[in-house]
Amino acid sequence: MRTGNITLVKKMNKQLVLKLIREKHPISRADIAKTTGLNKATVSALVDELIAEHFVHESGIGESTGGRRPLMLRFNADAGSLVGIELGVNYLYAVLTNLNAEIIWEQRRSFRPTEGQEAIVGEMAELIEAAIRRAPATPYGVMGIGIGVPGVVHTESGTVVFAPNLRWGDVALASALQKRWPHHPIIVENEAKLAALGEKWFGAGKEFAHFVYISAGIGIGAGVVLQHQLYRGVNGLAGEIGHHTIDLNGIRCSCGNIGCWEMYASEKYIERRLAEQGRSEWLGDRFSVAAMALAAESDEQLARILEEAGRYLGIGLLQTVYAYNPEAVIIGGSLAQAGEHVLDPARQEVKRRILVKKESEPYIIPSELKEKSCAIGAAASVLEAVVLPPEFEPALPAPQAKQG
Amino acid sequence: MRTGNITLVKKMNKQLVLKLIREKHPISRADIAKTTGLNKATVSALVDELIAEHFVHESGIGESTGGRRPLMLRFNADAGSLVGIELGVNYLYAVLTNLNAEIIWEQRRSFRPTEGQEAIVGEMAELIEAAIRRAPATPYGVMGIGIGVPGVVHTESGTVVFAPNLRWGDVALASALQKRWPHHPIIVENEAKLAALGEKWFGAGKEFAHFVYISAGIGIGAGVVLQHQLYRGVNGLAGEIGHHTIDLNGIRCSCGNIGCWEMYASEKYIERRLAEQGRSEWLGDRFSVAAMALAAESDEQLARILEEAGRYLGIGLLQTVYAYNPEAVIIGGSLAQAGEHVLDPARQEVKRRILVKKESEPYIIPSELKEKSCAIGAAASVLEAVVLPPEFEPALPAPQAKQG
DNA sequence: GAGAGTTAGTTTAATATATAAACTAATGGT
DNA sequence: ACCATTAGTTTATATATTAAACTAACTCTC
Repeated sequence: MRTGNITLVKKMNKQLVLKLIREKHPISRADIAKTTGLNKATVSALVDELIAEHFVHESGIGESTGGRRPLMLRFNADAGSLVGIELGVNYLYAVLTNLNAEIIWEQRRSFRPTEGQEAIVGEMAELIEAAIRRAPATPYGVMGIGIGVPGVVHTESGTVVFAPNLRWGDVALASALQKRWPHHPIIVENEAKLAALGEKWFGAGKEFAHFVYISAGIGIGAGVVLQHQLYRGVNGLAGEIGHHTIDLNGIRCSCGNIGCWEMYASEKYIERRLAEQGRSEWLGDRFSVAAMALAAESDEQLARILEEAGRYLGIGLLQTVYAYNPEAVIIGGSLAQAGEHVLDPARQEVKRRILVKKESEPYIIPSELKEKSCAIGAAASVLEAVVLPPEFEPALPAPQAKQG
Repeated sequence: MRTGNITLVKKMNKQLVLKLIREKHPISRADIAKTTGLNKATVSALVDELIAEHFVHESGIGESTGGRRPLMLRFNADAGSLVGIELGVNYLYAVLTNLNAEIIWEQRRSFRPTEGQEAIVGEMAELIEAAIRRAPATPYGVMGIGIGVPGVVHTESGTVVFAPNLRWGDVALASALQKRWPHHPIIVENEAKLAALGEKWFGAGKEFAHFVYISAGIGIGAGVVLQHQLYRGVNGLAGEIGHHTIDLNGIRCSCGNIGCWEMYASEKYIERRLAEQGRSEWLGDRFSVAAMALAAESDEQLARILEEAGRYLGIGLLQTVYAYNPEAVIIGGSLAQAGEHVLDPARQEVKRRILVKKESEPYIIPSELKEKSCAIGAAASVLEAVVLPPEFEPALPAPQAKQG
């Protein structure tokens, strides 16, 4: 039960000030007081503490607006480092970043999809080891390790509950790694959810309170951000909307169900259509949505396939609108490499089918962090867990009473 | 921007104490201190204020547990009254309740679906007038008026944006009524969303932090409660999941789209099947899901139709699980009158198709408030807006760091 | 049935924090 | 040179929670 007490108030205000500095720096104490409504004295006290904690530093003197010149404050992105790992179906991608998610070091490794679970965890540990070795000397050092996996995760225990494409079930990933790094916070989370966090903190989601990140690659996953917070549901299943049925009498999905969205708006669909149309030169090792998008400029058949996938994408996006009614939908994953070839038909399909007029249509925009969304999001999850918790976001607005 | 200050802390704690008393009464000051963690002195001070405000009263002396006997506290449901209105497609239903949603007075009126918008609003005003006249003498009197409408609503302005079955578009309902009752808060909200609020406060949703209320009647609407709060999305479109496409090549829906869920798991489906199978004796004025459910006990064909609708209901519920991953789904609306005839096949369908094992399956349970969900929810919306705002609910849990 | 121990609730003093107002510092404009 | 203005600090005050001491009322046991 969250009881209020005076230290809670201080925590809230300190977080508020730190977030404002991070977003609006360089900014003066006086500006912070004005925009937050906090008293100047309060702001000064909080800023002094943040400076002592190395999260903020004074960066020089700003321009006068008719009086004394302000001391400008900046977020200290070099207070510590973050490690982010993306576990793909056949690769590992690791980044080491500062607190602005600026990449200091990165490495990508492939593995055979047939490799065993222990071997993969071992390779992941090596990457983490390598990342930590590269970490620069900072006040806090490496503040934690975030790991994105393509499956359903139990975050409290850091367990991968079910990752069909890896053929993993109930793998206690965090525990395994925690043995080696007992003093580092380790976060294990679904790949799309972390990518959503990445876009929220450092990408296309910065401006939105409610948005959905769609990871359209081999399958479709989603990360749902509501009221500036990642929404997981009771078991972390929220956002598994790739398995929404869109065609009752359609194609069987690997999940056992029939007509799942991800059979129509993912790589799987494109591959199927390429095969059907005898375009096997694009299949296997040579499969690349990015290359297809280029070739589609002068290849009507390829353009058509991408457009179809885009239409199907739009049909599913409509459901996203009805379910979450977000301000924006951010499209990531390999399908996003096709750019407007899929985004434009998707937008048209939403516009054509939507129940109520324009204002309800979300912005449908491409990911900004591209193939780095997940790894950067993994790093961001550490930032959020350790430095900038979202717990004091204002609550959802209650049903409004109109009153005279 | 929500800045913390000392009065905020007090508000939070006072709300917490009031909510606890409401839920757990009779309860002593000492118990409140124990369960909330607040200091006994703090609790006493807050309770004294709540008593002075008539929201709480001492209800006598409890049993000793080995020492001084406690003074028991109770929520004072008679501090004021609430008016709740349900606007149906061809009827109006009004309730006057106390703060426990106990009905003091109620009235139901039918109108021709052809009646004009002004006439309907006029009838609604008459009902409100009648309700207010019946309100007992209480400290606060009638605390506000809640109105549920079958359509999309802009709550800030109290405008009905789009109500297809009423053929309303952009009706400034709150403003119209506000002229007559300038000093009463008036809340206009979607019918399913209010019903969800009703179940949350007084029905099957009491125990759940995350649940979805499904209103399956002529069409399908939903009210989504996440983290104890109604989720509306940016334009109040969140929960319009009746228009999720489940059959790409299916039947055209009144919304213009094809294969919407509500064409398969609502009255519309049952009527279509009855017609197809030549069972027109159940159509028109004699249509009644409740009566059909009774007859289905000895009529295989009717039982089959209900079962089919239940299966389709389940297919859509699966999407609800993937979208929101709630603890429970509460089924209301006329379809719920068929009870286990539809709920059981719906549960089976979810179980059969779901991606990950048991724990992710929500409870699928019938509404407790039945046909009163919406009107009671409308009353509850006033309670929530005026007396017990949800704004201090603890934030969603952030991605958890497992740490040594 | 008296006293010890226990639980309920109040009073009092201490503490933490935000705020308002007064103050110092620094600057631009006239 | 001086005044008005803006930035930031210091000081005094108000509000709320808390811990601890206290009063009240009860049960249990010998």
